Amino acid sequence: MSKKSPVKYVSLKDASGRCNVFGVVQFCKQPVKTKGTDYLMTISITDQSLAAGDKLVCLIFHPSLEALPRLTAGDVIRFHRLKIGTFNDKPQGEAKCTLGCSWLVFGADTEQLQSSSKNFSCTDDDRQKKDMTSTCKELQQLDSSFLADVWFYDDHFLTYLDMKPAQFIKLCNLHAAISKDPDTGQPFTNTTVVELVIHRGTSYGRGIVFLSNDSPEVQCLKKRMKEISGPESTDTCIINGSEKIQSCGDEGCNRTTGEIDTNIKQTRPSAAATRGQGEETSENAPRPGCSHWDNAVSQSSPQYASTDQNSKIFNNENTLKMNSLGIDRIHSDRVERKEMENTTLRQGSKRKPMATKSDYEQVVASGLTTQKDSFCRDEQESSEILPDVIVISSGSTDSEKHASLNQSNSMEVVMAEPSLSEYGLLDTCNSQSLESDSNQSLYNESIQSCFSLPSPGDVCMLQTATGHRHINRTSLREILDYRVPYKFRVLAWLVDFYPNTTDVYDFVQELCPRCKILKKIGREDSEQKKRKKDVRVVSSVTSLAECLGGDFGNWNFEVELNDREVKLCSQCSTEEEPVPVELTYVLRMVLTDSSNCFLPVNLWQENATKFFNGIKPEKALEDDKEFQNAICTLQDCVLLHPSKARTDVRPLDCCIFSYSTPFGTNFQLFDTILA
DNA sequence: TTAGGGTTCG
Repeated sequence: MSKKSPVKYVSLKDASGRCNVFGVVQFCKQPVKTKGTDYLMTISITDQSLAAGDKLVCLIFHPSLEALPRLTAGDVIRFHRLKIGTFNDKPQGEAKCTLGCSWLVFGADTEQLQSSSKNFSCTDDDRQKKDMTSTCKELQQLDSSFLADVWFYDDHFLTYLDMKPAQFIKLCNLHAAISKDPDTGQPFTNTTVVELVIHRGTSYGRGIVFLSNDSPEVQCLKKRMKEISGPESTDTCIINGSEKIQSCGDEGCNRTTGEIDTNIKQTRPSAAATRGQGEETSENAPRPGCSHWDNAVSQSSPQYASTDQNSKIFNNENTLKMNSLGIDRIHSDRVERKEMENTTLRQGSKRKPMATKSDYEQVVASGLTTQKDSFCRDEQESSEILPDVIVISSGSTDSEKHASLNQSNSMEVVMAEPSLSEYGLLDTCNSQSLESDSNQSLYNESIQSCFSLPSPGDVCMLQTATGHRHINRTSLREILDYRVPYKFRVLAWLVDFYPNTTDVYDFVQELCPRCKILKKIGREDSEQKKRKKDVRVVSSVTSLAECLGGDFGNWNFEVELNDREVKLCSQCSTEEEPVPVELTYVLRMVLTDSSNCFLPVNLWQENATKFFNGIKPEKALEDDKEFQNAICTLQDCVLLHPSKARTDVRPLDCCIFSYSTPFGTNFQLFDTILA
């Protein structure tokens, strides 16, 4: 009797005609009764030969429902004599016992095999199974080495609010896609970011399901996690693949709430993206699921996500409150990267002296138009705060900076960390009520809550940074320590803003784009201009000189340009080149976050217009209805208002860039919209 | 024969 030749298997990539294959079950649909004689089960399988996400769809037919395999994702299935056809120009497997096809299932969680026939061989298949399951495991390990953010939209956000730390959930129809640059529509070139999204609605079974700890799915998941993590899994958890933190034992954890571990090791680039490399153990640090996890991760030093070409990272933010993983900052390509000469800001907040109460009041009150002279200090005072900062846009040339200096168009920026009591006096408009006993407890509560991590409900932001969702957030404290210039994304609360009025004329000023002179405009001036009839009509800026002929005596001459009044800068305009001034919003905000820092940020020109939902200052002056709505929204975001419960105030998801000036570092908001 | 992992895109 001749020995049976071994069964030859082909990879799924090479599967064609009738062949024998192994595959890891990726998806399986419940069997359905066809209009014909059979039941149909649709599955997709994959193996190492296929790229991530690729699969072979297989249809398993059988007249008996019970005779179909019971599959779950992760099982390994072996097909003999699988017929490979095509459907929609894609290969498709067809398994019909009537055509001689047979299948054998190796369950991921059971040693018991399922087979379409009573007589089946398994000797060689065992090795194949081993290979397959190890491949499957490898894939699982790859995925498990990251903590990933998940974005919940619309109705799913309400479900998200009910989530509790350490709760097991099932995300149905989670959409994974490579994030694309909203400007170009193309994937980011420096860093490939996968975003995980539960889109709105419930089509395709989309949703979040809460699982009980003793449910079979959770038991299975725990078992898999244990397998993947190895024998250490009982007392360690993997953070970003580079850190292992000793468990606090969850239920048996003896750490007290609020106890903060600051020893979590900071890992510089590449390590964060290198799985299983350079593990660091932090004694006593909690693990996810423990009530102390949030505090611990919020206070830990950041890791830096790899920005190597083609490296793959998952975005980590506050969505699941595990934002310890990485800071991936946007490098400013508009501003030359250089170290700041004046290192006051970068010396770290601990080395900076506290600001005084009056300092801080003036930070808020000074505004962008504060003249240098009006806020000068003697030498002793100056040594305790940062020097004056002149407002220069990042695109300014040296000569422009010089011109700006000569115009004394300076402003005051104080980078400070006031104590709580000092902080309490920030709200100058409500100083009386702040001092009252009835409001004190609420006020103190607000103070305390602003130094803790946001609760899930709080991370729903009314304001959102646009187009930079893939950028991990940075704390304000870290911003102060980082080199200049740089861009950051932050989650912060609005402490106050200036001007603290609702009058659009307080927000809009004339700005010369050349010398950066800002000039307030009065309501009366504006109305007078409207009535002014003695204007000349020209068609473009370049034709202004021509229009004006030899009359250069008054460069503040106002002309009408495309039905709009134009005013020329008297300092910068020349015969050859008139420089019209432009209208801009000018405002300043003071932000704070859980890192216990306060950061004044400025806003003007296009960034300010964008912030106000694209309402141009010209339009706001004409009809300020929309602008008033925006200001109301802004007022609603002010953190420290005694009349507000903490939950009323939403943080701002905003983008900030830093830049050097001759006197220090300044910050501006960009790509942030007041929603 | 039957029916057929594809869609959401903030």
